[in-house]
Amino acid sequence: MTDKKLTLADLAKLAGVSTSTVSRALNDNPLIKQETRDKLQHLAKQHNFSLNTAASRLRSQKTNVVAVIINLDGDTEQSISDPFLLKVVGEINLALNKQGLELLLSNSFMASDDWANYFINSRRADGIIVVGQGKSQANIEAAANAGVPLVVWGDPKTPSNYPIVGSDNYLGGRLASEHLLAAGAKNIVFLGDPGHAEIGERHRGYMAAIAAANVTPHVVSIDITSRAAYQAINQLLLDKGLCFDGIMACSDMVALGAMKALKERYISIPNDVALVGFDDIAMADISHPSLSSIKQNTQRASVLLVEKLLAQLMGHSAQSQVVEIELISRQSSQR
Amino acid sequence: MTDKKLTLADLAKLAGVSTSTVSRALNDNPLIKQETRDKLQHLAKQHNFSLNTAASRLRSQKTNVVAVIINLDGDTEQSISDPFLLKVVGEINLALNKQGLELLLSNSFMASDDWANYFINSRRADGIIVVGQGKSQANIEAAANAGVPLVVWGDPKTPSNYPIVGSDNYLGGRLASEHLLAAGAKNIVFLGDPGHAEIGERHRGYMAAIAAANVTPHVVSIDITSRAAYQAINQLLLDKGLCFDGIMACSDMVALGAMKALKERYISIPNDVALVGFDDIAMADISHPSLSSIKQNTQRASVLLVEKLLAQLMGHSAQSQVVEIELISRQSSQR
DNA sequence: CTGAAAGCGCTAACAC
DNA sequence: GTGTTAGCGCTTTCAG
Repeated sequence: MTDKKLTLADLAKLAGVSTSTVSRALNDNPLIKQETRDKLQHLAKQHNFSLNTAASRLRSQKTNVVAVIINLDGDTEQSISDPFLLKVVGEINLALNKQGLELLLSNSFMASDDWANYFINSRRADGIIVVGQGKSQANIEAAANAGVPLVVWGDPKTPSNYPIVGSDNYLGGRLASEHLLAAGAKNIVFLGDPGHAEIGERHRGYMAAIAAANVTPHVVSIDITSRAAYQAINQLLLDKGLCFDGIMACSDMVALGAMKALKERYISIPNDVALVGFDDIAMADISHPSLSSIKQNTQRASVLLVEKLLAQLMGHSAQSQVVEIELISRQSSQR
Repeated sequence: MTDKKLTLADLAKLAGVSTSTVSRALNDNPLIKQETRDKLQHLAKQHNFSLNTAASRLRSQKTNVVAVIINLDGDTEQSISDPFLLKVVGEINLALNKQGLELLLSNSFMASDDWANYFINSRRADGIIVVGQGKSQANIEAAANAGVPLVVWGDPKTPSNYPIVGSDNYLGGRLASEHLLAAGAKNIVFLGDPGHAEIGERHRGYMAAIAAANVTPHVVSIDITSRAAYQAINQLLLDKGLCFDGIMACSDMVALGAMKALKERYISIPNDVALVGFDDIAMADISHPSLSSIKQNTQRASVLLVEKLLAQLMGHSAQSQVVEIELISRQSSQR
């Protein structure tokens, strides 16, 4: 900061052209001759000039910023450090940048409840990406009803008037359960919280597979954290002994917590109990035995989320969309 | 969005006062009578009014936005999904929000190299928090030299003209190594990349402990990922057999990768090989055996980072600062 | 304690 | 192709 801040007008004077020409040139407006554009862009670089985004946003009424809200339930221990959610945020960041958009990070605890007002009305951002449906869609719906450009990572099958991108959770739950059945499991525990939108679908898939195989379902409802899973499986073993031979966990973190409880009691994985998780986080591959999982295509989903948001920003409408999933079979379910 | 956007002037007209009064009232300026303030704030809420941040930023020349840059080396596989880095970002987010600041998320790949120009000159943000020193401090130094308010999460002992907040990595490395020695290990491998600032300090601590115990150091330099650790330990075992009885890993992810290689070969942890990691991520507690680790106080560090940035924004200077660490002893090192 | 008025730096009609 | 000009909506002196 040796020299005081240049303005567009200063630059125009330096170049001997008008401010509009400089403005257009720096925004790569094809109205301006290529040669002039190059010259002015070079000059800007040389003088370390950068458009004042505040002024440009005020004038043009758009920000090129997208608010990303990590939507956690108030009553869960699932934290903002959940590896899967953060992986999604990372991918969204990449997808946004590729479109020249910036990412304003928020979470559902800090921003006030009125997202439309806080983010859009105040011109903080042009649109919103919500990561996670949580148990209540009230905030999301309110914002969508207020006409805010909005997309959600969640369960695409939830009826909604805003686009939801996410995995086929029902299919994922079914595939995971069928995989366990194919491995010979007969008493499969579903470990997770069916009250949560995405997990509810996984649970439905589980129930379908269980019913088709004519065996008895066994749902253990827990908060979706490793710790809760560890405690729940411990308790189950204490209360009823080894009354199951398979676990379909609603996430990898939950599966890993369950695995720990099993390993501590020398219950063999996969021989005594086979396990499948969900998300395919990095740890699934690194755990021992490695954890089978349903892999969600977060990268593709992020690109779709940004595309659909962009569509809305241009006044078009966009639909919910399912992204493919894949069963990754590893040691925890192979016997 | 039923009604068209209100402006401050509209609101002033509605209330029968001037725009300056409304502006002051909404910004809680004590010049305005409490009663008037309350009335106007209530009116704003009622009409769903929100100040246009673009206009207010343009006028006041400050944004209340802080850019957080995740600073990764170009040549590492350590990804933006690294659980530790993301945990730090989450904590910073909280700390910023508590001060009424917003978080613009970036990473070193997307933003151009000239941070001063891109973030500050353009008025995208008032200051920068860099998460991770990486191997090169060139970008950071350039920004700091340009007079940008800037703080860094990294190794506080690195000489610098900007404040660095981070753990006492030297002490952490030493404590971890001494802990392994106390557990009876005599051939301790250091697993990590000493070329990286923070890890270099951990390595120095390791070397000090090793020298004091009069045993031989053994450094295995790898990219700081689980996968690289898994492969390196596998290779080492293939080449030289079980030539070590302890591993001091530069991070928990690295430690977990190493653990997998050991477990696959039925090498007992901690009896054959004792292990200590670094970071104390959630998985350390959930792995089996649970992983001993050096816990970094990320929450305290985040608060300090924000404080020091704020100090700079107010024209004061700020110093680097060390936050305390703690050895968490778990099964992987207890014998 | 409140009001009047001058801009912050840029963009986009509208001219030429 | 390029220039002139009128604001975008707010904050902040300065006056009272």
